[in-house]
Amino acid sequence: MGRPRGFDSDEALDRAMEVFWRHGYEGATIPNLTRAMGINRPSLYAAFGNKEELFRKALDRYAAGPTAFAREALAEPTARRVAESLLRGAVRMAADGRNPRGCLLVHGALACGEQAEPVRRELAVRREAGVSAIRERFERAVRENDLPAGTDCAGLARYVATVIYGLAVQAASGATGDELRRAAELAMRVWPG
Amino acid sequence: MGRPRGFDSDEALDRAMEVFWRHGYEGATIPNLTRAMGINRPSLYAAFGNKEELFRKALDRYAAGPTAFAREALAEPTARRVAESLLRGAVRMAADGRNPRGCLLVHGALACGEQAEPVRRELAVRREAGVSAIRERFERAVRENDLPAGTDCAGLARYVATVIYGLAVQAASGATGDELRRAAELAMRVWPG
DNA sequence: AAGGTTGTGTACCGGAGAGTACAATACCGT
DNA sequence: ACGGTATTGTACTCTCCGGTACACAACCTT
Repeated sequence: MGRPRGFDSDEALDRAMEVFWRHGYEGATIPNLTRAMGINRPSLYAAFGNKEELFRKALDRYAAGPTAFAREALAEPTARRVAESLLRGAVRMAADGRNPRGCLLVHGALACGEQAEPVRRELAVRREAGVSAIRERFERAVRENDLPAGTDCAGLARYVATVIYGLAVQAASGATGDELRRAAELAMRVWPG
Repeated sequence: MGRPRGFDSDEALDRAMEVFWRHGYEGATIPNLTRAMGINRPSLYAAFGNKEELFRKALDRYAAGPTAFAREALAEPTARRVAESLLRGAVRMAADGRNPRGCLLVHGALACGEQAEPVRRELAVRREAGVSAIRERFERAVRENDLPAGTDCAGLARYVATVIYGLAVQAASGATGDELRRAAELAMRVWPG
């Protein structure tokens, strides 16, 4: 009961995600957010708590939306195809004109003031979780004799993540989709075998 | 004539550089800066103009100091050694405990609010200048028959820069020096020949 | 139709940020 | 020693940020 909400919560969250993506956590102001979300201040606080909670919810939405390709990529049958899918997906997302350039996990708060420190740490944790997921997938590949025994799975996962996040930085510098694609293609030449 | 300055300008700039490096342009506050520089507000403005000018001067100092290795790397005799030196230098800098983690050109302002937009653009320009310098070095290598004719120098340069900046992100996530080193070593396996 | 409940709009608060006025201070040249 | 000059320290301004109080509006239940 009570007055019903005048906006769709998920749509508003998508808009918020985009603002954070484009301006980073600190660079995104509440007026920025409310304008993009089409709601006013008290509605934002009532629906999402505060700026930091809103950001975390936007992160979850980011994981479920623009970076859903990563989960699919990890399900590919071979390690090589996992890596290819990850890089291809990263390039496609970075080059997609509908999104802000780059990756929210990188642009959100690489460096920040004291206040945003919890957010920075959260992003670091999420990035590291990605590296771990890739490493575990490669370890499975070793067990399946898809990758040679003795492969440095941690190193390989770190390398793949390095290229992915590096591509996000390049996208932020204004590199074209084609340039990113060529760099990603080169990156795959590392592949053993 | 007049009262002499009570601090060394270059030393103060080094401290400012470190603060910007650690907290980014927006995250670094004037009180942060003055405290680290050991001077007070009006001295900062008198000596360096304003926050943005101070940042640009810190960038110049960054180019001359912590990233001086890049210039030396470009002077290596072969393209392969150029790439190796660049990656090795990037890892060494990122892992050096005396510095903040990562790279000022990346951490300074990947994404930001409206006010800092000129700074973000400046950083993007400087990063792209680095890519161009690497590309030109590789093009020279092709002319010298050091790299095979028809080599995609732009792609190769983009790739090397991608790895370097990706390493900066990894460092910000807390990756150890050893992890970075292994990733960089893998990255060199791309090398033709 | 009336009351309770929840969202909305305006207008506000405390605090922190960048930048500056002004008086006091320390040095130089004479 | 003394006056001119540039730096320093304190205290201030102005703006904008995140967050909230409070009155009003819209809906559901009975």
